[in-house]
Amino acid sequence: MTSRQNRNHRDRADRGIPEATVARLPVYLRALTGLQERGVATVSSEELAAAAGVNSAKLRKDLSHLGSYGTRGVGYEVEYLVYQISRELGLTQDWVVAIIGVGNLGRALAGYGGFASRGFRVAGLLDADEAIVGQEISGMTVEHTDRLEDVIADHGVSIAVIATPAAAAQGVCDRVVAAGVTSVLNFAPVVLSVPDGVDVRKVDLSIELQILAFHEQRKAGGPDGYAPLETGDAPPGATQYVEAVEA
Amino acid sequence: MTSRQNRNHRDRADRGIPEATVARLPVYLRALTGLQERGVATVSSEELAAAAGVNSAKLRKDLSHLGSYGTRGVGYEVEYLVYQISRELGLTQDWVVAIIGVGNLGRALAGYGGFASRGFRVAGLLDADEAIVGQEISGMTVEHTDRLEDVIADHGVSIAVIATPAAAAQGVCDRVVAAGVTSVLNFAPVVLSVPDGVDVRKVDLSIELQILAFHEQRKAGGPDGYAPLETGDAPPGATQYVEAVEA
DNA sequence: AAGCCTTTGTGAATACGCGCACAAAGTGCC
DNA sequence: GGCACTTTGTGCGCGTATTCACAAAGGCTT
Repeated sequence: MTSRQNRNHRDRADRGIPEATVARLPVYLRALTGLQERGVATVSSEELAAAAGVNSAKLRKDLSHLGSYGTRGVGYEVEYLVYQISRELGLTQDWVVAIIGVGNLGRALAGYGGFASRGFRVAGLLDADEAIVGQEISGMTVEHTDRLEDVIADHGVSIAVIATPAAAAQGVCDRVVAAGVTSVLNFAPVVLSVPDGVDVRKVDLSIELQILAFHEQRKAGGPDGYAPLETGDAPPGATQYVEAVEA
Repeated sequence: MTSRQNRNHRDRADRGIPEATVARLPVYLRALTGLQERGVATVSSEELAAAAGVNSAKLRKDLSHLGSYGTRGVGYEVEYLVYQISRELGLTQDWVVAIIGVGNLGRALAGYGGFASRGFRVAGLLDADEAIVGQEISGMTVEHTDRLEDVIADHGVSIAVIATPAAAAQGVCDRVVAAGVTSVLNFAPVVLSVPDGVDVRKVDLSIELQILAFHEQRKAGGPDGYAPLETGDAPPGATQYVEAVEA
């Protein structure tokens, strides 16, 4: 993925949280808010790790990057940890989001509850199709992509969500970047190129299915009836990326 | 304890393709089909790597896991490579998919063209809501989740896509697994637990946004400006909120 | 207040992924 | 046929991620 500037050296005052850790923090956060709703006040790394589907040592190391927020012999205070993680992730402030491309997927995103509840405010829906412009979706009126720059400037959009067809994605991306947006979430099945300093994350539905198909094929006996080569072992690809918490 | 430690040692005779490589193969495949449509017959690792947005050495190493399919001094034959990657990913056969949960997202998935074009055939749409059951969506009639096991058996579903609300996801997952499905693509914001041998991949829209927010905050002066955790010992109640950066 | 028990935080070992750089291998020109 | 040029395939070193295992730290009981 298009990485930010390479921070070669990392001083000991280490503000640099490993990327892998950052990617897990939202998972912890969700598990914690779940516990919070159930009235749980404190939680051990073991319990939280189970809820998040990770190894407990990894969880502790991840949290240690934020600081020392646990109490030995007791665990972590749920509310406090929720606050610390939220703050580290930047969720204590609101982020203004624009969604470009209001097809099936864009519509689903516009109505997705998980955004608003985490401080992401959808401030604009835009589409190039005149038939869609003007429609009311999730309480918002779809605007024409001609107004893209205006919408970004007027609402202070800092994150652009691209849900256009593949062919349009790079063009839209160039425009939002030119308009000052430095974070892009891309659903279009293309590799976007962006200048340094701009973050792009990609979500690709068909890629996920293809990865599943790979493992499924392997379980079924390998490519074109090719027999699996690991002899007498457990299934090679069994639950590698998502841990089975318990059988 | 389950037998999971035996995926450690991995020989080269082993068909064990690194997970990171598997995740990139679909990207290469897409780039290649794009070239194919434009009539390109051969491509160098440098060109293909650029199209896929990766380092060329990485591309070559990835492809070397599949076998030696390039010609030194020339490059790779596009058509041949398309076939080899497709075959490795298991795309030379059809995969039968069921989508459970036909809300906004499920609807978008049902109509997503990227599935059918890669050999993924959606054989069933299911929902628990009586108001949705019976509706015609993308040429299919939504069935009631009561019929989940029947649909899986009748159509030979091998991949389940879960797009239900979070609360329903684990229950649905248990049922599809009990019905023999061993690959699950989960869009619900929960950590699913499954027995060994079942693969789960998760797509979480709000997590992606949260990761972007983290980096965005950092760009806005987070890491250098103030120190998020040096003085971060204020109790949760003490409203020590981060000032909103820029308008 | 001393000792026991629980749980954190982290050093150390291991595994993994990335990218440089180069020898090997093939093409095509002369 | 030989030579120069191009591009693959990979050995190697480096940094990151993961996991184990344990000492330090805090609470609780007696």
